[in-house]
Amino acid sequence: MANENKLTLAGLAKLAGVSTSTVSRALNDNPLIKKETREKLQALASENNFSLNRAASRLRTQKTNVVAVILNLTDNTDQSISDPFLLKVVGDLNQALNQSGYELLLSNSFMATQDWANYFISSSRADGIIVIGQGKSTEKIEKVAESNAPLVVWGDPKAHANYAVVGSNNELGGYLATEHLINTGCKRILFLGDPEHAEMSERYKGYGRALKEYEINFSDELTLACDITSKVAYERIGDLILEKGLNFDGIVASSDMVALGALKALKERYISIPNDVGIVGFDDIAMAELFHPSLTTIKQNTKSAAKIMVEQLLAQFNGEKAKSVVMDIELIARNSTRSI
Amino acid sequence: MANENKLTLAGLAKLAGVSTSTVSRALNDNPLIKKETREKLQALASENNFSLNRAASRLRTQKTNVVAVILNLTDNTDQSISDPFLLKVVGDLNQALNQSGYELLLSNSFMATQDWANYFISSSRADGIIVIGQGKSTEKIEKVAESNAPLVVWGDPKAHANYAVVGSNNELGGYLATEHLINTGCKRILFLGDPEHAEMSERYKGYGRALKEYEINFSDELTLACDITSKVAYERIGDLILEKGLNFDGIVASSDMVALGALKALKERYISIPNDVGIVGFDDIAMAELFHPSLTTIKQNTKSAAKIMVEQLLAQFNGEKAKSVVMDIELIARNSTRSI
DNA sequence: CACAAAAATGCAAACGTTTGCAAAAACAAC
DNA sequence: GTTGTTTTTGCAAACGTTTGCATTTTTGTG
Repeated sequence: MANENKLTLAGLAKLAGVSTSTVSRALNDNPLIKKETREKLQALASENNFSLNRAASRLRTQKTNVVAVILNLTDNTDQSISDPFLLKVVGDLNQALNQSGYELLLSNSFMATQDWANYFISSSRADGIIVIGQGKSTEKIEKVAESNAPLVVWGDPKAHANYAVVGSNNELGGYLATEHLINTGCKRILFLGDPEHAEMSERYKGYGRALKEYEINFSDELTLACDITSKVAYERIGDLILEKGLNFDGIVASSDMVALGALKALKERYISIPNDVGIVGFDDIAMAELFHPSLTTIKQNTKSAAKIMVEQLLAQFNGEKAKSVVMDIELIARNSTRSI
Repeated sequence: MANENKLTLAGLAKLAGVSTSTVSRALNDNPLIKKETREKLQALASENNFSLNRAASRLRTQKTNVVAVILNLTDNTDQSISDPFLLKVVGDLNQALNQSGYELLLSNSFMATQDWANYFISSSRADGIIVIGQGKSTEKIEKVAESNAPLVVWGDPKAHANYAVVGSNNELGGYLATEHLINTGCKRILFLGDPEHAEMSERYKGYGRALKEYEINFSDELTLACDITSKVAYERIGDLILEKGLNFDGIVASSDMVALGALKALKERYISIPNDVGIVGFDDIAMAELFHPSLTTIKQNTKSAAKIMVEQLLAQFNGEKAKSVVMDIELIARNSTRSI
């Protein structure tokens, strides 16, 4: 290690012949300091490769300028952690946070098993927490909320929670997906997803509503509970066809990855998509249009979602109460469904 | 905010009727403190939801127990940031770091534009830096290395660098991919990737070596420079066929995502895979076996790579010099190539 | 029981910032 | 040149830990 004698604020002050207060203020662009002095000191700092010790300033200011982002994974499989949708959200959050001067401490529900608020906030590792995904159980999240730690959750905003949830209009998404299949001639539409999962259950509701409105009989055997991974979807669809034959002509998938799994299972059996079976995904991951056939899907706008989540978190830093926000979604029609 | 009067070490000490030194040592499991006392104090701490203020301990110990992970993206497109391979690496790193008691501060080359060593290390935001991807230019990385900051890079370990690089045997990977295509009867094999990119150029070398060893003529027009995104690959393949017709019967793709793009371009033209064209990818992302046809690919073992990267970083914390490490790779034969 | 050795605890000084308040310097008005 | 006002700087006390050293308590031994 080269840093035997790291330059400190005091050292820089001595170098410049002023007090530490002046340097501190100058580097923080405090207008109390004359503009020329400020600029001179800033120049001096960068000449000497000086940067403020964050541990010290965090201790002094009681603010970290760090936000903990927790991937709330439902299971610990490789599949589930490699959903590109997650990385997209994390990336967009990173950008939004940086733009507001915060950094991103990454964690996930398998690493941080303990009391999140305590671990991240009380310890002043971070100023706030963003949880990605409500998963099936929301206990840990609720515990954070009870502790009054600044918190925003990506999930289903309709689930009435005592914390701020930002997320897509999942019910509408499920509805639009189902409606689209109906409009393109599907009669027996399978819902493929986990109805116990917060967001998925809303999509499932939308699915149910569309069926009802279009007067299509709901049938229990057309609900296929399935984890949010491609592999599981692939297996479930395979099993279903083996057991009951091809008893459906449309699939509402709870995510693009799930749709991908289903797609493969069908293609292997030479079932034509979209002619024999239409498929609608959810998320619009970058890859969706690169599937073959390209995937009709419900697009979630992660970029603006990230921006809003950060806004809501910052609001809490200022003592305001954060609100849940419903993001608009949009159906992107591609080639995995027949054209209208 | 609920924390008007946060409990501090001193408070806890008073509560327990001992000195702060004792509590501090007890909570850090220091054997100087009698075992019973230690356990009693630990119990008291968790009863009172106490956790140590990390800002303070970082300041005092001059150690953050944080590692900055920088995604060194080549371009700022949505595509490039959503490569599932990246998330896999980040996830595995997160796990490996946590197991060694470190946390992961996430950043990327577009956010952290400045001097990385200065920004992360001197400021004591982190103890070390892991860079994922060498990209096309390595200036920023070299600057970190010169500053002697603890650093490990995921990239091509054969590129002789003045810093530790952990990565796959890319040359061998390129060789094996090409050899496999040759063995399954391909005569005109296209290399699809960016030969200027550190890792890809090694794969390209391996491609060249295989051609030579099997006495197949190398042809310039069978090298298709292409960014590491599906979309670009898709377009490039489309253009190529449009211009010159189907003048190849095998593709060595520089990543699975690139392979996916190529796959789509070919399928849209009803070119049969693997019969007309065989494709080999690189990475073995979770999705590879879910493509249709499932993708033959070169598997990179990210889990053990992550473990090794962390080991090498920790070695530097102890003043040791880190070494570059070459990871074994493995060809996974699936259905995008003919069987041997 | 005395004494030395070992084990357990406490004292107090850092670590490097920020910031309320006081002081000094610069300026303005007469 | 004095006074009052405004602008600019400096002093010194925190922030909450950790840790070398000193001190106290316990244990062991003759």
